[in-house]
Amino acid sequence: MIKYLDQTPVLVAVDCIVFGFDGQDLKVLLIKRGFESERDRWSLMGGFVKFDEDIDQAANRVLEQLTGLEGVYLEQLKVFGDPNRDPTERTISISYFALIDIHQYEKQLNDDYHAEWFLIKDIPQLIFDHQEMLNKALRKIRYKAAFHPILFELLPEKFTIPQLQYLYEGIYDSTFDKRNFSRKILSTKLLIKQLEKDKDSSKKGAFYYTLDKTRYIDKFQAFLNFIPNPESLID
Amino acid sequence: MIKYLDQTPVLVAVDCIVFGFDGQDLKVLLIKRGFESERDRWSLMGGFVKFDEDIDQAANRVLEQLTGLEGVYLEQLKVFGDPNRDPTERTISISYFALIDIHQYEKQLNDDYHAEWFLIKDIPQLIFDHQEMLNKALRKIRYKAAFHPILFELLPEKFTIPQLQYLYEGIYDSTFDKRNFSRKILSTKLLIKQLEKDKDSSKKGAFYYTLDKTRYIDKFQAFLNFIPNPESLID
DNA sequence: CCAAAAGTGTTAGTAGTACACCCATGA
DNA sequence: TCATGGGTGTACTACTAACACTTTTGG
Repeated sequence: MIKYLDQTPVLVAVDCIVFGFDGQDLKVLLIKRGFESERDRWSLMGGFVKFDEDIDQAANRVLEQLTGLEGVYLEQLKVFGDPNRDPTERTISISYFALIDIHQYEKQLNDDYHAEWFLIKDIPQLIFDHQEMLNKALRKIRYKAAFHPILFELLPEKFTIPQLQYLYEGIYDSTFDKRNFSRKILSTKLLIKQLEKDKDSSKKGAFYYTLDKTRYIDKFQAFLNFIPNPESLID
Repeated sequence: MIKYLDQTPVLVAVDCIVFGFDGQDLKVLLIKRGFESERDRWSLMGGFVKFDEDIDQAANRVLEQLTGLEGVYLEQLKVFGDPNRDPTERTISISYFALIDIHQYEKQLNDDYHAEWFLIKDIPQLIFDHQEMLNKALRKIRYKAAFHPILFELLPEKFTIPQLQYLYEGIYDSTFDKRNFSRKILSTKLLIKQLEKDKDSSKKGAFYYTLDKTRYIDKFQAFLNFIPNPESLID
């Protein structure tokens, strides 16, 4: 068996940036690192790729081991490969971002895994280049959500249009006209109106909608420009 | 010094997909692999990341060593990490794509480096998962070029609007109305009209234009939707 | 003088934006 | 009954798409 001689192997890690939306704010999930070096400092969900493991698999496994999350939206973001990014040992890291419905997992995450949600404006000091990864992920989400319906991944199965609008406004740190917003969203034909109303946030109540999964998959690439100036987005 | 114990390091490679446009067709640069295994089979420009080297650096170095290309547009694409992708040894590969002006390098590439240009429709059998990388890079270019002026990287410093249109038509395998195309392009204010004309492709001659570099940088994120249905694009 | 490609303007339709009032209900 | 948030329609503007003729000039 031929081998590549004279090549130095390096450690390969994956780091997952997990986003959630609590109905008010976009949040990021962090844990206290469980091993040396930098044990007990705040960190993204990270781990090493095993010898016999595909990279996407590794990301899913690490995420599951550290948070119990399975089958969530997970997308490869970028490789971070500065030779000095981890002073312990040369390690390159392949970053992924995940979008989840925060309420579906909130309790499990806190009780079983001691993971904690942080406001974007309120992130503690992170290890290595994790803050840079987070920034990159945020920009990517803003970019992608302008053309693809990924933000639905952050919402529960049933949601109202005002909730959805609130989410978009949070992501783009801006406000939209509710008449235009609702027309735009409904014109995608991606939403199915339910009979039931959410009465929590108003007296009149807002109708629940669910995602039309079939159309969601079909139309994933075809979505509307939600933001006034897509120019400002950086991939 | 703490080290990460019990973690298996793997080899990390970079592979560069180099695109060029000859005025007629989009082409891809390939070389015959210079080492075992798979020596002498057609391959993308690949090499291993050195122990002390940043990933982007590695991609630039490998590209330069194999083709002499320096300072060209080079963007990270995706990590390919199937454990069996390279049967020789577990290697993950970080793919990059480059866009260059084919004529500026054509001679050098053939004479000094024995690299060859291939039509997209006419790619020979490639090693490992290089065909998959190429497909991914093509989709990415189509996606990105719909919103960002990256295709100018494929043209010489001076080019005509019909040339540019021909390029876009090639990339999107479709045709555009020349009146609308020219209006759209000129409305970006990215082009500076020259006094000189290109008389090669017509008797009347077409005016040369150059890119306004300052505006190009400023407007890189703000470009027009060139294709009729961006839906069809997959990131 | 004619073939071949360059260059240019107008109109109609569509999509986006701005804007204000009524509705339902719990307290 | 009133305060709160939900829901809807219309007019204007801007962009996009469709379309045809004139210009230049080398052979």
